[in-house]
Amino acid sequence: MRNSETGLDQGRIVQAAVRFIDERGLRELTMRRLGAYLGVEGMALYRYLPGREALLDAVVESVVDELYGDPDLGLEAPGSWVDYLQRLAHGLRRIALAHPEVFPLVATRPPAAPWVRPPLRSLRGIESLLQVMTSAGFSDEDAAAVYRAFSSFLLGHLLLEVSALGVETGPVEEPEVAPVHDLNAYPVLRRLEAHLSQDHSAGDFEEALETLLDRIALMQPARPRGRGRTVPRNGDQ
Amino acid sequence: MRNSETGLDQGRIVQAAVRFIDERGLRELTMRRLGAYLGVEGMALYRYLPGREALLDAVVESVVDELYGDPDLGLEAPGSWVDYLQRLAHGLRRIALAHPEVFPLVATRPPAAPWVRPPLRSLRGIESLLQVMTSAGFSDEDAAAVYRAFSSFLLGHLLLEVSALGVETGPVEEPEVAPVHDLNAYPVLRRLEAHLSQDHSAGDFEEALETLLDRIALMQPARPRGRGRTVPRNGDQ
DNA sequence: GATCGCCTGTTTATGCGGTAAACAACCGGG
DNA sequence: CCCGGTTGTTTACCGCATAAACAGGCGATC
Repeated sequence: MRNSETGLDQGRIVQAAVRFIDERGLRELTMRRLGAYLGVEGMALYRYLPGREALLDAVVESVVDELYGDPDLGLEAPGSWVDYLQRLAHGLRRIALAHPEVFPLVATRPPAAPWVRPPLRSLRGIESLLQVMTSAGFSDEDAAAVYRAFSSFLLGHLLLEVSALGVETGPVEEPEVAPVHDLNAYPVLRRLEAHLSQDHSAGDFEEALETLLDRIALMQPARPRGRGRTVPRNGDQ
Repeated sequence: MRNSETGLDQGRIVQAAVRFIDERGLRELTMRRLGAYLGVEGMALYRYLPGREALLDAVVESVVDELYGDPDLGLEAPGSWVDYLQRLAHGLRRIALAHPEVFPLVATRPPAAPWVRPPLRSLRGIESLLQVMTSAGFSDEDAAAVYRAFSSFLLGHLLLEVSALGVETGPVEEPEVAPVHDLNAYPVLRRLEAHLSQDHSAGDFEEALETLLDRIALMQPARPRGRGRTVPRNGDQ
């Protein structure tokens, strides 16, 4: 088959969609435009995808899967659960920052397993986290609680960080005559403008992550010797 | 003016939009449909709003403002900062749960003050939080940090909780032949299904909130009336 | 090698959505 | 009684998602 360079193909389309969103923003993405972006006629995409929604789902999945496809991350052979969660958090953060326009979709799209609460996509990811936690000696209940706490932590931080990013890079297309917003009505806000506009995301993220990990460590019953948090750093493998 | 019962009016429209979204979901909201919902002809809405985006902005603002309009909440006369943050968190949670379909908009819409990082809407809310924290003796920097931590906490928790809600209430319109998703490929997930699908949101929220508040309390240098290093180092300004 | 059917992308067509512009009905004041 | 303005309606346009009919080419079969 001559798919090597010329032909379409679901993977190619989804990849193009991700690049398209990264470059021109989610709201610019249109079946026709994505078609044009691929040198093809819009309707052609329907040969490979049932519709726009499916495309977006595939985009989310593709982006999330960057996590597990990346061998550098070593998610497949984590040292300890702390190590695992740290890699996971940093990995997802890297992805979120790499695709700020895509990331909100992850939080918005209806989940693959509706009964999982909180429902995120990527069953693979959930499975793997639960696997790691229970193997580390956490009870089923605690593992589920960790999943919940961890997802909500990541979602909150990354969504906010990404939304700030989107503002920096900015809607290029909006001149916005009056962003002056009557700041004088909000004195404290104005006084703290300098502090508030400063970007602490990386540090804040790190700190909150550490706090969460400490909190998780507290629930561990101490099954496989003390390999919980007390061990300062490094991973054994 | 006979606006009392018959006529349109921006407030009426926005309120209707909120109810509409609550009842039929965000994706169902259309200018024409909202018009019909109001017994009017779609285009009529443009007399009161510049366009759809503006409508959504107004919807977000309206919903967030429920917080500050509610005297029961006592946000205007809080006891202590802890008290304030608790009321704020619970109030926002109540709103989020009351309008699960609207809430994601709050997180998604471009912010009113782009330079505030993380950027939420409702300058009034930000101002008020900062006001409370600095009055309680927190440094400007710490107040800003509290704002950041608090927003990200709320955003994460509430988005997830609300998204779970949306799933329960469920897309009524989707038969979805095969939600069976090859669960057998994910053994741990399957084993923990019971734990994961259990709804711990209220408890989790409470617990995480308490943890956050404790963490914030740690950074407080001194009580407002107490002396000591209320001004640790500062300098500029 | 000629024929046939499928795989791929294209064309055409439908209905809906946002929104601009022209329009009509109604109102209260001269 | 007329008149300009306010409010809602009609008409119109264009872009979108998507269904359906279509065309060209390629590989398999005879």
